Formats: sequence, C-alpha cells, structure tokens
Amino acid sequence: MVTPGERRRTDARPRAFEEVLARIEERIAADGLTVGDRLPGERQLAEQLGVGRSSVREALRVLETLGVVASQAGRGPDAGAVLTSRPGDALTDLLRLHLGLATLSMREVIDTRLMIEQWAAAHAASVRAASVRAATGRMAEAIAAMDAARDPAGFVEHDIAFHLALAEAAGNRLIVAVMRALRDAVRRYAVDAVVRLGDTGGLQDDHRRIHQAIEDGDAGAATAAVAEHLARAYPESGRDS
Amino acid sequence: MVTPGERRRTDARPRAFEEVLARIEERIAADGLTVGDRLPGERQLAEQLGVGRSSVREALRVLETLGVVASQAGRGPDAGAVLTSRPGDALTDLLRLHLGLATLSMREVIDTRLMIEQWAAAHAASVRAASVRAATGRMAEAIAAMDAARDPAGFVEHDIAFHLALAEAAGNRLIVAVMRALRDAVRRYAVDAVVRLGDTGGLQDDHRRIHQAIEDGDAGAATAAVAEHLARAYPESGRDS
DNA sequence: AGACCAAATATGGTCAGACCATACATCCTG
DNA sequence: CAGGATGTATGGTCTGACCATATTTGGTCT
Repeated sequence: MVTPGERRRTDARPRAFEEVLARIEERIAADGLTVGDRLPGERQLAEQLGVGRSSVREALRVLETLGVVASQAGRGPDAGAVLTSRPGDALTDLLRLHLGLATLSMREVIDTRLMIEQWAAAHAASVRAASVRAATGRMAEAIAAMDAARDPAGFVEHDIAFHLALAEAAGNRLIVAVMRALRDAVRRYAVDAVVRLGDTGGLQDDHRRIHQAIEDGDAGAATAAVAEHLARAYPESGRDS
Repeated sequence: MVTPGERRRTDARPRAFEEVLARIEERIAADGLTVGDRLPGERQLAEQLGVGRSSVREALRVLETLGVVASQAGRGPDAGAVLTSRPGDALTDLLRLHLGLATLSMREVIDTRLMIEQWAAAHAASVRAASVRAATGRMAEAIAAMDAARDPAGFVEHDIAFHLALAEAAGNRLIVAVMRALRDAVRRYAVDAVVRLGDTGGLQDDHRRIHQAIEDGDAGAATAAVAEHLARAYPESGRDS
C-alpha cells in the first residue's frame, strides 16, 4: 500500500500527447531545429505520428505554455507552429499560479529576488563591458521616469524596468527571465507596498545608491544597497538570520 | 507596418481555452481552492463555460504543464482534475527544452547554479535550525553514497541529492524548485563532466569541505568552497570576471 | 504592364459525438 | 457478511465537420 495520493500518474501508459511531445523534442534535437523554424501542420503531424489531431493540439499547447512554439493561423511562411523562445512567460504564469495556490509564499519570492539582485549588482559592478554600460544607462532612465511618475502604478512600472536593467547588466538570460517573472508575478504586491510607504523618496535614494555603486565598480556597496532597498520595500518579510 | 514576426498573436481574440484558463484561475482565487481540492469534470466545465470539451482539455493540459493540476481517470475522491503543486516539473521541462533550442547556454545555467548554491550555503551556515541539521544530514548521506557509487551515472545521482539538500538547507521552496530543475535539465552534461574528470576524489573533497563549512557555521568558507567546486566540475565555463 | 479585386487554399480554432480505459460505487448472491 | 458482478462517473482518444484567418493565385480592368 502506497501513501494515498502517491499513485497518481505513475506506471501509467503514456498518453498520446506525451508521445507526441517526445517525438517533437527528438525531432528538434535531431534536425537541429532552432528559433524561427516551422513545425509540420497539425493534420500532417497527426498522420505522421499515428494519433488524432486533438492529441497533437494538446502537445502543441504544452509547448506553447513552455514558450517553445507560437501558433498562427492562415497561410504563408509565418503561419503554423513556429519555434520561439519565450521562457519568461511560462515562468510568470508558473509563479502567479503557485502564489495563488499558496504553494509559494511572498517571503520566498522576495528572498529569491534579493539573491538575484545582489548577485547581479555584484557582477555588474565588477564588469566594464558595453552591455553593462547600456544597462546602467537604462537604470538611470528608469530612475528619472520614477521621479516623474504620477501614481503608484506608474512608479512600479518604471521600478520594474530599473530592476530588470539591473538583472540584464549581469548578462545572463536565464536570470533575467526569472527576474522578469518574479516582478510580473508580484506586480500587485509591489503597488500595495508603494501605497503603504506613501513616500517614494527613500526608494529612490536606494535606486541612486545602487546605480552609483555599480558605476563606481564597488561590488560590496552595490550588494549592500540592494539588501537595504528590499528591506525597506518589504519590511514585513524580514529574514530570520 | 510592424516588424515582421512582431504581429504574432497580438490584439487577437482570446482563444476558448484561454478563457477557460482565466475562469479557472478566477475560481481558484474566489473559492480559495488549494492543493487537494478537485475541479469539476471536463464535461461539466465545458457546459458551465459554454465551450467544447476539447477547449477545456487544452486548458487543463496547460495547468498540468505548469504543475497546478493532475488528472486521474476513474471514479472516487481521487479522480478528476485535482489541484497539486509541482512547480519543479514545469521548470525542468522549460530548461531542458530551451537548452535544446540553444535559447540558453550552459554557461548561463552553470552561473545560475553557482549563484543559488553560494546563497544557499551562506544561509545554511548562518542558521541553526532543525531543518538545516536535517538537510546537512542528507548531505552527509549523499557523500557516503557517492563514495560507494560504481559508475558515473550513480555518482551523479547522489551528487544531485547532495546539491539538492544544500538548497533545501536554505528553506526556500522556490529556490529548491529552481535548483532541482537545473540539475535535472543538465543531468546528461553532469555525467559527461564526471567521465571527463575520471577521478571523483577532488569533487568529493569539495563536497566534504562544503559540508564541514556549513556545520562550522562559516558562511565565507562555505561560499568559497562552492565556487571552487563548480569551477572544478565545469572548468570550461569560466567566468569572464 | 500594372493595379486591383475575387476565388482558392492552407492553416489553426472549435465543436459535437462516439467509443474506450479506468477505477470506484452499488447491488446482488451465497 | 463477504465477495463478486454490474453500474457509472471520469479522463483519454479519435473522427469528422465547420469556422476564422491570411496568404496565394489568377483573372480583370485600366
């Protein structure tokens, strides 16, 4: 006797759409398909793999959810299922749904954000590449836009841009995608936090210190500034260490 | 005229399954549904929402992909679509597919892993909770199991357990899920790395140093040991800083 | 020749219905 | 009361039809 609920979908015969998924993934690897390439049409795939069209569609829906394909009706080179690369959307949906289910807590999300931003700030401060300078430029623009923002929602919009630029400065697309997903998933909470704080002056001071520390190449100061910034924005989710 | 390819699925009428997704998400929030609760059957949902059953099935497939529901045929309290919480599987699929598409590079994945493990090691070393002691205990068991491993695949299996325990020591489920996904997605590369190294003695020395540093509560030593460990395992993906 | 409009066509989107597989629920029998 | 036969609710899958969209094709007028 196994633990109740532990038997779910184990030792089961693979479903048709799972077989389709595996075949498509094989095909991507074998044929060296990459972003922009097209998959066969749904009807053609169904015939090739010996399954119904609905099973093919379920598989394509999964791939679309994972940000691997995008479908477009009509005719011509852009129609059909095309390989894409949108890992961020999938991450955003994932976080939003699991936050809704209370699978993940705000504190876990905030801590993860702290980890990423500290890492990004330290790396940005240590590197002097053109890409980093471009990112710090976007950070400065976002600070100015936040000064000009009229309402909390507008402020948060540019705040997201600022922190995203920070992540981009480190030059790691995976981390940027995670960062974007984190911010999108908690956008509502961020607006609440701004409303609760009332004054955004302290947050802006933090932003300027982070930006300055990166331009100065002072990784330690950048890390510390990020930590203080998140502590100010989310005081209730204090660390236990 | 927009940029080619920029028009994909914008300003489009939402598809039926997207409407279903939105309604289900609303319902989860409104009814306060949580893990273990059941959704209505596919036929019933289709009728309630005024769509075909296939559209409901596509929506459920998306939710299943995101690790939010699990479906089970049959009858009784465990049958049907049940809310679950498996964010890890979704992350694993996401990383594996995007690595296959060359959307993400190994270096980005390794760097992300370094970030997570350093953070986890530092936190584990700073906290003296029962949960941390349990995790360090699992780390010790994994080290012993790696000593006893007969082939690279077996070694990597316990290596994954070791690094997962390290992430668990920090007590953040989101970070654990990301860590698990990273390791699962690059399992094949890890085996190759072990084969290439030939001798696993160096890796085991690193493991013991990480474990010891955490038990000693020395966050700095733990962080440094993790960095050296990953540098040894993946020398080719050296940082540019 | 060129511009423009209409029909054909390829592709995804959706639905309805049928049937199968699974696993619990129910009832009947000994 | 135990145990098996039957019923039934549920997901899994296929087929076929039709709609919506957008390009391609070809014809027609200027």
